[in-house]
Amino acid sequence: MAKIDDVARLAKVSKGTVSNVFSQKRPTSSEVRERVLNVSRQLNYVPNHTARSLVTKKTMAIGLTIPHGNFFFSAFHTQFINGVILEASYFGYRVLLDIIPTQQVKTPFLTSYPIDGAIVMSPITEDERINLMHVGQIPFVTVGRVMNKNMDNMSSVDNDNHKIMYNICEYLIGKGHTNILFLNANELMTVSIDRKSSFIKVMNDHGLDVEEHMIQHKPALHSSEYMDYGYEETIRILGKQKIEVTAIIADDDRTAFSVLNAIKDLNLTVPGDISLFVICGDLSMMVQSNPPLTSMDLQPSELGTQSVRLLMSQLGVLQGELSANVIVDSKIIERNSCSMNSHRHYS
Amino acid sequence: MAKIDDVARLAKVSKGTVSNVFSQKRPTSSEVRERVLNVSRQLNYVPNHTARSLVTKKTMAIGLTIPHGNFFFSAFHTQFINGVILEASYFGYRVLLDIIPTQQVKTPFLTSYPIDGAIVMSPITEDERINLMHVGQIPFVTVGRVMNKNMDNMSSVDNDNHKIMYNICEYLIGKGHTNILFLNANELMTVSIDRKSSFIKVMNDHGLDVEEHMIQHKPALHSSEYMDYGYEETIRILGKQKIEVTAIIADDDRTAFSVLNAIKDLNLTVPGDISLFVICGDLSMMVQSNPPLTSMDLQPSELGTQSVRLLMSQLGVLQGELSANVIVDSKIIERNSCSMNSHRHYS
DNA sequence: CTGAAAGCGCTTACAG
DNA sequence: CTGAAAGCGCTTACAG
Repeated sequence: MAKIDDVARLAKVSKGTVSNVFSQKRPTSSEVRERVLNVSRQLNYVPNHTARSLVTKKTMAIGLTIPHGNFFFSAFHTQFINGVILEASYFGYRVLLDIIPTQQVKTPFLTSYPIDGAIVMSPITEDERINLMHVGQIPFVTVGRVMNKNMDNMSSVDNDNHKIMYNICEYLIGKGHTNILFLNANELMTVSIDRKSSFIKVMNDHGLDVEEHMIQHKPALHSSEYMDYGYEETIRILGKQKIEVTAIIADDDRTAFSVLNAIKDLNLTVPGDISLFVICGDLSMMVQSNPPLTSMDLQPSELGTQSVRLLMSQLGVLQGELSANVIVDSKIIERNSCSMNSHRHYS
Repeated sequence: MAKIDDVARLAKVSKGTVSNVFSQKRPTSSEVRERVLNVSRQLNYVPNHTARSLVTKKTMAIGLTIPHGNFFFSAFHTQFINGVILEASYFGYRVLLDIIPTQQVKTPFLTSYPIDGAIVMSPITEDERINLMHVGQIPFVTVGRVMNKNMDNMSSVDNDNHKIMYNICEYLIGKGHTNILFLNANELMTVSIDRKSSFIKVMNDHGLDVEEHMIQHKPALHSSEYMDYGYEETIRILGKQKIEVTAIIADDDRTAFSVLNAIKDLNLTVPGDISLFVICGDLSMMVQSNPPLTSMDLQPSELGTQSVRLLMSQLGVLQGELSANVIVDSKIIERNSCSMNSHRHYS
């Protein structure tokens, strides 16, 4: 590959001038620019990314970390990533999938991270990724609330989890449901902690008790391991005391689908016998389901976009005031999986 | 951040020695190693990735390019990426999501690609990404067949598309289906070209004609644009001449789901009236569907793994003979969406 | 607007 | 096993 010296020599200018033509950091006369560009085309020259990075101290890449075990993307992750890529590329940044599985690696990554900043998805309690970013002095934003000790003032993007649970419960209670089974995310995730407490609070505000077994947590972060979780929990809890549960809130679409199958196998119907509400699901899957599932749209793509913008403002790339904690709106999309509670003895 | 000079000075060794302790390219006495490591810990030192890259000429990253427009990942992409990440990290490589949307970008990427090699997914006819890799002299492997001019001898990973169509058609014909509607991928994709010709050939081999309207192509690469394609095509073709089509082959899970809805809206059932076969679908979605869908498992995760291994052997990281064209096995997974053709007038 | 020179933080022959 | 020096390919003050 041709290098800057080759171009400089052939175009009869200095390296600095060639540099300026490409970086456009200083003006160049159109005459010189043309000459340099012609020679560059001729030699197939393009500035070496690494060499530039070394002096500018910018890699023009951001890391996207999804917790290991969770790297089997859900539709939520997928759409989030779409938002990130689109917005990052708008600013000229690339996206490094910074997912280091715990699996045994042959060569450990014993260098600095080649990124300018990071997006930390789905934080858990005492998330070690946050500590890594701190020691590496890498600017980052989190998607979701962080609970690490001694670490305040972090930028984050999130939905309003309390509002989410408030709206869902109001919606379901408004339809006469009082015994609601909540199939929550894994209990290590901060989001599950927030949603659990909000769920209990809203129910209590309506004078309703929440028995312990009415909140279940996804056993693992791994999708292959929780595939049947929704099914088994539904069979277990509804099978024991069928009539008590009249509504189920599922944390994601896969869980919802397996709940749906369990309900069918129990010879019950949705929404006739059981109302099913999905917190975060793939739009197309929700629509194609039978029945179409009522869900809370978390706007994952918008979460991705906003997290990049927040990071860019931390990196000084994006000007202007940006709140350190961006809340992305969420809203209920009614389809056909929730109906009035028909079990009279509850009303 | 501390640099190598700081460590060298404090540990009273040369920079070269510090370098060796971290790179392990030359042996160091345990005494010196300990001293260097202690100082490094104390100073929070880690070798600068960019500086190392500049001299080693390795970025330790591979690019993963998914055609723009297609960057709204399907389950196939997702599982493929999982395979790539897992295998790449095993070799100490990171994965750069090298998806440059055509959307207007503020800052163009006017430098070399900071990657050692690339994986080019879902090639289309005259794929410009292939040309880019060539001029940038970046080793790459493709996932799927490439049809660019003057470019033979490329490494690729693929399923055996002819065998896939052969097996699917045999399976369906064996169940008495002769009028099969094939909802193929976008016609620009090389895979759709291969599957189309194989489909026609196998049908002809059985003495069956394939009318032109029995092969349809996904109109766009964008998922948001083809969401309803399966539905509309099904309504259009089956609605006109209901009885003629008794089986449908859908290219992916989303298309299959929307076909399912269309069939339902036509007051027909699967597999009673219409048999539905999915070529490439998300396992969990296929299982959760109602009815569970019979599909061809393409092993996307294995495709990812193999493409990384092939790339690694090109980079000289992986020793041994590796065929330049790896074929990943595919197999039919019977579930419950295909049955014997019950329309007697065809048998 | 352009050039000459120093420097970014490492690794790598070369020598011992 | 260790050190001194050159060099990877750029950018950036500094000077003009």
